[in-house]
Amino acid sequence: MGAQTDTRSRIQEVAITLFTEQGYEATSLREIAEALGVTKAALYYHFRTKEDIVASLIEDRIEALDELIAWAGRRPRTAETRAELIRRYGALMTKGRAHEVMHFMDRNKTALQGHAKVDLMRERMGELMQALYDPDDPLPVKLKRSMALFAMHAAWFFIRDESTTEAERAAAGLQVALELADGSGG
Amino acid sequence: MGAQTDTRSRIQEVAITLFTEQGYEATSLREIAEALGVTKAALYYHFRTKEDIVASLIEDRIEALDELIAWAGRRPRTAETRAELIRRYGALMTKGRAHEVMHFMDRNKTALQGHAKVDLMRERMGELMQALYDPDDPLPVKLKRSMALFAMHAAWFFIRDESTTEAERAAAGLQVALELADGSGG
DNA sequence: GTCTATACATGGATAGAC
DNA sequence: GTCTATCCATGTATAGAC
Repeated sequence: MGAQTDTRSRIQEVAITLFTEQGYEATSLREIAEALGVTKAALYYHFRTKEDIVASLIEDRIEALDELIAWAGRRPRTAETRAELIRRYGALMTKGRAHEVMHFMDRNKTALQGHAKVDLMRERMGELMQALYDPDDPLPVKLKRSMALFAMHAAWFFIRDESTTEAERAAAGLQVALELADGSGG
Repeated sequence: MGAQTDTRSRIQEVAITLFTEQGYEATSLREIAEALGVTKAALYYHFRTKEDIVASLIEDRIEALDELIAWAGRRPRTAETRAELIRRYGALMTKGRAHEVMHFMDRNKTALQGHAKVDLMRERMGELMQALYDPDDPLPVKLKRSMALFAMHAAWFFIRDESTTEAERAAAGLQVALELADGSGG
C-alpha cells in the first residue's frame, strides 16, 4: 500500500486515457511514463508487461460478468428475465471505470485481440448477448437483442455533448436497451 | 489496366482482409506481400504508402456520402426523410466492399485515427447521423436514431452465423434501422 | 513490374546501479 | 522504487539492379 499502490493506480488511469484517445499500439510505455514523470523502467516494476496493465483494468469485470451469466442460466428465457438482465448489466456499468474500459476496448478491437484477458472478456460479452435470444429467433429479433447491450454504452460512444450527465446517459441507454430487448417480432 | 490493375486490386483485397482480421498495425506490408507471392518493394510500386492502400479502399465511399448528406440537407427533417435516408444508405452499402470497409474501420478505430481520408469518412458518418435528429430532441431519441445507421452494419458485426445470407442481413438491418429512426419518443 | 539490400526509427523488455 | 543504458525485434520506406 501507500506510494506503490498510488503509483500503480495512477499508471492505470493515465494508460486507459491514452490507450483510448490515441490507441493502444500508438501509446508507448515511454509516453505513459513521461506523463507520470517517471521512466519506462519504473513502469516495469509495477507491471510485468504492457498487457498486464490492460489485464489489471478488466479482470474484475470478468468476474462480475461470470456471475451475471450464471444467474441468467438459472432463469427461463422470458421477457422479464431479459429486462432484469439488462438492468443488472446497467448496474454493473455504474461501478468503477466500466464505461471507460468498454470504450477503450471498443476503440482498440484488433490491437487487443489475442490478449488472454481481453479475449475472455469478449467471450463473456458474447455469452451475455446470446442469453437474450434463442437460436431459432428470426434475424431481426436477434439483431435487436444483440444491440440491446450495445445501447447501454452507445450513449458514451455516440453522444459527444459534454453537458450531458452520466446519469442521463445511463437512463437513456437503459430505456433504449429495454425497448430493443422487449419485442418478439417486427 | 491488365496485370497492373489486377495486382492493385488483389493487394486491396488481401489488405482489407488482413487489416480486419489481424488488425491494421499488426499487419505488416511484408505479410501482405507474402500472401500475394510478391515482395514488399512490389507493393510500393502500386501504393506509395500503407495509408494509401486504406485511402484507396474508402475514397469512393466518401463521395457517395457527400451526395447523400447534400440530399438530406435539401429536405425537411421529417420521419419520411429519415426513412428514405436510411433506405438510400442501405442501397449504398450493397455496392462494392462497403460492409467490409465499415467492418475494417470499426475494428481499427484508433489505429486509423489521424489518416486524412479516414477522418473525413468518420466526419461524414457523423454528419449523416446528425441529419436524423434535432439538437433539442430528448436523449433517448438521439440515441435511438444514432444507432439506426449502426444497425445496418450490426448484422455483419454481431451475427457470426455463416449460413445467414447477405440479403437476409441487409433486410434485417434495414428493418431494425427503420424502427429505430421512426419513433419520436419512448 | 519485381527483385535484393539496406537505411532508419521505434518500441517492448531486461540488466544492474543507486 | 526508480534510474541509466542497452539489447533485440520489427516495421516503414528507399535505392538501385534486373
